[in-house]
Amino acid sequence: MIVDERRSKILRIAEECGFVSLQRLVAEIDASESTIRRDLEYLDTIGQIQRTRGGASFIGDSLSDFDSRKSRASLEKQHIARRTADLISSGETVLLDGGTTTLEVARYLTGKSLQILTNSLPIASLLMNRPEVELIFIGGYVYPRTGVALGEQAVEAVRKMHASRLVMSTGGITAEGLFNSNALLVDTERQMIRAADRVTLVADSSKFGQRALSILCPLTDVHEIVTDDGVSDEWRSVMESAGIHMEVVETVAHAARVR
Amino acid sequence: MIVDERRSKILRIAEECGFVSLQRLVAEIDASESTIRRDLEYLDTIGQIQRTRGGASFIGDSLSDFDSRKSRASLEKQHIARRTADLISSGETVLLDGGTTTLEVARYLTGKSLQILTNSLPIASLLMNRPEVELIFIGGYVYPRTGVALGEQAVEAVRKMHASRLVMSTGGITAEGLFNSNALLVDTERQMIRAADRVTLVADSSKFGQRALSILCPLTDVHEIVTDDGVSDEWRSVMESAGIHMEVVETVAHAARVR
DNA sequence: ACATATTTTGAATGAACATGCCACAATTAA
DNA sequence: TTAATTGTGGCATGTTCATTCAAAATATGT
Repeated sequence: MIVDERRSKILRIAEECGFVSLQRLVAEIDASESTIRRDLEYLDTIGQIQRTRGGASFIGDSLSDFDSRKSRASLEKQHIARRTADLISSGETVLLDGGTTTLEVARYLTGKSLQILTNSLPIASLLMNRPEVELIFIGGYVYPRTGVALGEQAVEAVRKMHASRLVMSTGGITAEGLFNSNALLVDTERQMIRAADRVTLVADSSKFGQRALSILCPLTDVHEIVTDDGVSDEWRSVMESAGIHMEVVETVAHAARVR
Repeated sequence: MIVDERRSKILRIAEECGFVSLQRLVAEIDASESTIRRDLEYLDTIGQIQRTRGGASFIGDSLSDFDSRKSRASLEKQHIARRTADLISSGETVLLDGGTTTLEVARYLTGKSLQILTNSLPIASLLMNRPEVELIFIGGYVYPRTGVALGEQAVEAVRKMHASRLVMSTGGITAEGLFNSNALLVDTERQMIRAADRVTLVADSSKFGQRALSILCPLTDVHEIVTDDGVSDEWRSVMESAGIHMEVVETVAHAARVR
């Protein structure tokens, strides 16, 4: 067998699971153990694989890694996030609330020079290394799991801030207004609403009609809602009659086009 | 089974709940108890878990894959960090400065119920999911790359805080005091020193004799220094005559024992 | 085509490493 | 205290590794 042919075969096998044992390669390839060893050594020096005892692990975007990266947020949330990011233009000062959807928004904010204010640790970690964004973190008591800073300190910090836009998420929306389950969270978000000129709500269609423990704000505080096309026409007209601009992204069409 | 495969399996299991008993690992993995013990010992030396009696707790980063886990911070820093963590007892309120060594300290703070105040995004992200620590983040302008919050907001936030201990790093130490290169950083750290009852400095031995742009504080502000045994006797006596307790960890002996 | 270098390959060797087992020390619980 | 659990170190055994060497394949020069 040709040398390169054998080596690319090794790479193919290694790529499958991200790791191969030397024994498996010997079994699958018609060459002696010594030869495979030498091949592995070579592939290691040119950086294609990483040699380990008893085998080698594949370097680069292996399939399993790629899959796990893809499955982060639901498709709707990603579409909503992308549209929301499109609404934001360079030079803005954006207040970013915590939440999975807002985190997605942060992902899509590439290439725009922005000033970002946030109380979400995951968002801050994500934007930390982007030179084009000036990041200001809102400190406070960090709520476990979600990683958002809340409490009096956070409220105080927000009080001294001003932003051109707030991108926030919510627990539920009804005609009465927005809801959220956590009292501390509500306090912080209320202050955020006061600090921003324009309030953009990101919420997938399942949130409409949902209530939660504490009411956050009336609908009149919200300027626009970005949601997916699962939202009913009734809710749409309720929102629009409250003076809210509805930005609806098509998820089914998008999904069909992607596959 | 291949060595690395088994070890990464152990890490996966450990990561799930933050802690695994040795017995559970023996039950779930097809290897003898001795082997698992040795694996735990290895994973402990590379700083991914912390060995405890009857099991181990996970202290690595959740994101990285096994190969990149092998090389993290230098061994000296890990030893310094471990010793520093040992100095901290349950119930304390600890102010944690930014920096690679302090990040390592945070990793080793397992099982202690603490209140942690920090301005470092990496540290906060690490401690976010630890239910036993109450985390308070110090907000402000997030300095790129390092991910520490600085500026007037940070200084203001620290001014209102009080901690039983500050664990801080530095750019350099001479008889004149501590140095750091960044003016913003110095402002924040000065305020941190004021806010804490006891100042613990973590610094590997290469920092002694180093100067940097701005002086941070005199030696009298520091209560104890944790460093490695590369520090010369001269520096040691200089520090001790300034009333500083020197905590010196042995790195060479440790390293020799591992190999 | 032939003889001669060069490279590649496969097998063999001892060293290094990993493993499982056991005895015994240390620690914890009763 | 005793009993039970967990940790430590030694040792025999099996694997894996790096090195070496000769045979085979390939390339090169005449």
